[in-house]
Amino acid sequence: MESRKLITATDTQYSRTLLSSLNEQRLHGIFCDVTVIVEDKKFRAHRNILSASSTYFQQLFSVAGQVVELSFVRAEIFAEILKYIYSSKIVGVRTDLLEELIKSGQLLGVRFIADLGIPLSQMKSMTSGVKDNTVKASPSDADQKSINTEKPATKYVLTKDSGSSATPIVTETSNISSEELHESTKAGNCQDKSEESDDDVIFCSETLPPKPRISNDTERAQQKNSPEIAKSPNKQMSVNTSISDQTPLTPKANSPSPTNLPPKAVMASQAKSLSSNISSPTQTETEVVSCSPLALPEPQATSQDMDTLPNPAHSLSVNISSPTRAQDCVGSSPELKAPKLEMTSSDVVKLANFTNSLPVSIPSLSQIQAGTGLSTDRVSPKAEKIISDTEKLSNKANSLAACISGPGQTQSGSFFPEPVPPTLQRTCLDMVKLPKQEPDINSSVSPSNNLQFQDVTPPQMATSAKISSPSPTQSKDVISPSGHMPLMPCVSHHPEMSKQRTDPEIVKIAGQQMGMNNAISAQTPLILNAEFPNHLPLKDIPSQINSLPVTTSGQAQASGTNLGFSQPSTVSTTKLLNPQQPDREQLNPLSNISTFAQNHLSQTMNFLAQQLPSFNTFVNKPFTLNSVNWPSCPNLLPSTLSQLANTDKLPTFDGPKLQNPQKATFHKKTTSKPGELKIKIADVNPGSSKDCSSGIGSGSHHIMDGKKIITLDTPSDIGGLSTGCKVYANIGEDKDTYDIVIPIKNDPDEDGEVQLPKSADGSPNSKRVKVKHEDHYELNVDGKVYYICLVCKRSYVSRTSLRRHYNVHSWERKYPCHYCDKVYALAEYRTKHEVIHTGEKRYQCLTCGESFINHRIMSTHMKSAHNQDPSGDPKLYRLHPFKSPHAKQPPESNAQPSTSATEVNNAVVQSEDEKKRPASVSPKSSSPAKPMSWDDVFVQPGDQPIFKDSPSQGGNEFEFVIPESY
DNA sequence: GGGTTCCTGCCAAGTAGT
DNA sequence: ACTACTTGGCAGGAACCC
Ligand SMILES: [Zn+2]
Ligand SMILES: [Zn+2]
Ligand SMILES: [Zn+2]
Repeated sequence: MESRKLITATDTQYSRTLLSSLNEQRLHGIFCDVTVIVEDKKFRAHRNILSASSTYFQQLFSVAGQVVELSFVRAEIFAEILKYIYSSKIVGVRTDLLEELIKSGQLLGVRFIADLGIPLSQMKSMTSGVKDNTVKASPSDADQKSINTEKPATKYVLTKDSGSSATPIVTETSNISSEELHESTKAGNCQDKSEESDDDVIFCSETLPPKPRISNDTERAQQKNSPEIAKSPNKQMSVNTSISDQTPLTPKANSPSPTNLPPKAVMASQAKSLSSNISSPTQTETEVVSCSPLALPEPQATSQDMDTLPNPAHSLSVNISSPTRAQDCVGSSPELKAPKLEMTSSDVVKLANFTNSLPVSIPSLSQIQAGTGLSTDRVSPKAEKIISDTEKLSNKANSLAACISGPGQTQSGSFFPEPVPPTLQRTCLDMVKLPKQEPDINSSVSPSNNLQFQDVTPPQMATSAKISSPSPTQSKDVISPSGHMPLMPCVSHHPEMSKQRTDPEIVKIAGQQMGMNNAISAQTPLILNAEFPNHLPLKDIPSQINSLPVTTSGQAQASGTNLGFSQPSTVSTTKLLNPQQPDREQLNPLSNISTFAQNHLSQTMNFLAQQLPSFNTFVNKPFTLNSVNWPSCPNLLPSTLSQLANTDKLPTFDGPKLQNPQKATFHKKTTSKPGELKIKIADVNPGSSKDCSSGIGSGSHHIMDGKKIITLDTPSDIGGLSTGCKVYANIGEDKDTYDIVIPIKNDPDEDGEVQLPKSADGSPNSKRVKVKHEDHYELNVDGKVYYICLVCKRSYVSRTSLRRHYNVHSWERKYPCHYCDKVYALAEYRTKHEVIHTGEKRYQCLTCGESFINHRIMSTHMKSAHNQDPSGDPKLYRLHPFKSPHAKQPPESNAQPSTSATEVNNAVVQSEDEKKRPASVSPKSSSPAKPMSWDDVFVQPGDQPIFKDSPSQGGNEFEFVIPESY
C-alpha cells in the first residue's frame, strides 16, 4: 500500500513567501517593469503580477508600454489595491474609502476587491458585523485552500449594509487574513483535498491547484473560475446558465492570483440559482477553449467562468446582475430620456446618478475617454450616494432578476464590467467576422432572454455564439459587439456620421452586453439599427450584431432586426445625431436598477470606450465629457489616451496631477470658446451637426478624429476598409490580427478656431491656404506657414514646435521628475522643475558672484541689485552647465507596444542614460535617448553606475551616485 | 509679489541616412 | 561630409497658485 502512496509535498509557505518577496521587490523597485501613474503618484510594479491580479491590467499590458496612467482611480485607492495585489490583504482601509476601493477594484478587475462590494447587493445572506472604521479583508490565500472552506466566501464579504448606510460592514470572515486563513483552514482544507486519497501522504496544506477530481466540485471549479470572474468583477455577468461541473476551469493565466474563493455555501446557493438557468455543463471547458482563441484577456470571465458560476460573483452576477439589468433596462428606459444629455465632465457625475452606476459609470466614462480612464474616478459624493441607492435597488432588482433572467440572460447578462482594455478589440473583430446576418444565431442563441422586456434577443448570446469564439461565453461576446460597433464607424470614415453612429451603437452594445439586452435592448435597438448600417462598410458585419439590434430593436424597430444591420442605410442620421440622447437614456435607465447593473453598464462603457475609439467618441459627444483622445499616434496606448483625456481636462475630473501643460491653457486658449469643454451633451447633441463633427471640445474630438484604430482579426475584413486607412499587422499575441488606423479629421480651420499667432491672426483679409497632413494642418497665411495642432488648433511657426507641443495631448512621452511624482509632457518642464529639488544654481551674477536657480530670479536680482538687465547683455551673467545627473533623460514612452524586451529596457535604459549624463559636465553634450540594448541594461563591471537600484518606492526608481570623477 | 509652471521661437547638439 | 531630422535647452513672456 504504502508503496503506492503518492507523496505530495506542498510548500505552504511558498505563496506567502513568494508574494512577500515580490512585494519587497516592488517596494524596492527591483525588477519593476511598469510604472503606473495615478494622479500625481507613480507606482512601480511588475506587469506579471498586476496582470495576474487584475483583468484590467492584463488587457492593458497587452498593448501598453512601461508607463501607464490610470485616471479612474485615485492614488490613495490604487495604493491599497496594489498593496492587496502584493499581499493578498486589505488592511486598515478606511471605511469611507471602501466603496471607492471596491469600485476601483471592479474597474481594475481585481476580483477580491471587487467582490467586496458584491455582498452589498446581495449580502443579505452574509453575516455582517460592523467593525471599526478600518476594514481588514483578505481573500483566501492565493493558492488557498480555498476550496472548501465555506468561510472564505464570507471573508471577503466586507460590505455595507445593503441598506443605505454607507458604512461598510465587515463580515467576520472578512477580517481573516490570508495568513489566518492559512493557519486555520489549511489543515482542514488540505485534508479535504486529500480526502480522495487519504492514504496519500501529504505534506502541507494548501489546496492543490485544481484537481478536477470532483464532478460536483463545481464549487471548486467555481472558485477557481471565480477568480477569473472576479477579475472581471464586472463581468459578473453571469450568466451562464450552464454550470458545468467540471471544469475546473483552468483559470487562465490571467486569473488573478488572489482570488477569493466563494464559500461553499454561497456557491451552492448560487449554483442553485444558476441551476435554473443552467445549461449543459460541458460548456465550460469547451467554451473556454473556443474563447481562448480570442485571447482576450477579459474573456477570462468567459463562459467557463460563468458556467462554473459557483463563484459567488457569478452567482451574484447572475441573480443580481442580470435581473437588475433587465430591470434597469426596463425601469430605466422610461426614465431615460433626454434630460440627461447634459453630461459634461460634471455631467459625469450626473450620469452616474442617472445610471445609478455611478461609481462604476463615472470611472468608466473617464476610462473610456482615456482609454485607461480619466481621473474622474473620484467618486463624487453624489456618486456614492447613488451607489448606496443603487444598492438598495439592487436587491429589488435581484428579486426581479430571478424572474426575468433566464438562461439567455445569463449570457446576455454577461458583460464586462471591467474597463476593458483595448484587447477587446479582438473580440470585436470576431464579431465583425461573423457573417453579417444570421438570423439563426439569434434565434438559436438565446433569443429569449428577457421575456418581459420584449423579445429582444440577447444579443450577446447570439453574438457570442456566432462570433469568433464559439463559446457562448459572454464576456467575449459582449465585448465583441461593442468592439465592432466602434469599428464600424471608423470605417465609415464620415467623421460625423461615424461618431454619432458609433455612439449609439456603442451604447446599445454596452447595454446588450451588460445584460441589459433584454430590457435595454429594446431601447437600444433603434440606435443600433441606425448606426450599424453606417458601419456596414465593413465587409462582414457580424450577423450577430445584426441580430442584436434586431432583437433589441424589437421594440423600437420591430422590423429592424436584421435590417438595421444588414442594411447599412442608416436609419436616419437624425437619429444618430440624437443617438446621444438615446444613449443617455439607456444609461439612465440603468440608474434605477441595481448597482451591479449600473456598474456593468458603466464598466461596459468603459470597456468599450477603451477599446473602441468610436465608443470613445461616442462617449465624448454624448457626454461631452472628455475628449477622448485618441492620439493620432498609431500606437494608442490606454495610458496615452487617459492622459489625453486629462489634457482635455474635464472640469469634473480631477485630473491626475501630471503636469499637463495644456491643462492650464487648454480650455482657455485652445478652445477659444469659453466653456467649450464644458459643453454638455445637450449642447452638443443631436442638434448641432457641427458639434458632432467637430466636436465639443475642439481638442477632444479632434484627437479622436485624428485616428481611430480598429482591429480586425482577419485580413479579409480589411478589404472593406475605406481608402486612407492604414493597416498594421499585429505581431505577438495579437498576431493574425490587424490594426487599422483610420484617419478621421476635422478641418481645424473650418470653424476658424485655429489660433494663429497674434502677428498673423489679425488680418481678416489674409489669404489662407490650408494643407492637410497626416498629423497636422499647415496653414499658409500670406505666405507664412503655420503648423496647426489637430487637437487644440494652436498654431506654430515650426513643425518641431508643434511636434513638441503635441505631446501634451498624446503624452506619448512622459517626463517624470526624478525626485518627486510629477510627470511632465515636456522634457524641459521636468528639467526646470527638478531644479527645485536639486537646488542647483546655474545662473551666476558676474557682478556680485551670487548664483540663482533660474534666469528669472537672476534677472530680478540684477535689476534690483545692480540695475542691470541681463537680457540686454548676456555677459552679465554666467550659465553653468547642469550638474544634476538627471539632465537630459530620456522620456518614458508609451508609444512602444512593448515587447517584453523593450519594456524591461525602458526602465533600465533610462537609468542607464542618466548615468551617462552626469558624467558629461556639459549638459548639451549628453545624447538624447537612444534605443536600449541589453548592454545598456547590464552594467559592465568596470563601469561605475551612477544609479543603482534603490529600494525607495514609488517615486524614484533609481538612486544615482555621482561618479567621483564628477 | 514670489515661486512655479507653461508656452513657444530659436538654437545647439546629436542621430540617421546618403 | 552633408543633409534632414530629432531632441531638448534657453530666453522671456504669460499664467497660475499661494
Ligand atoms: Zn494642441
Ligand atoms: Zn519633482
Ligand atoms: Zn548680483
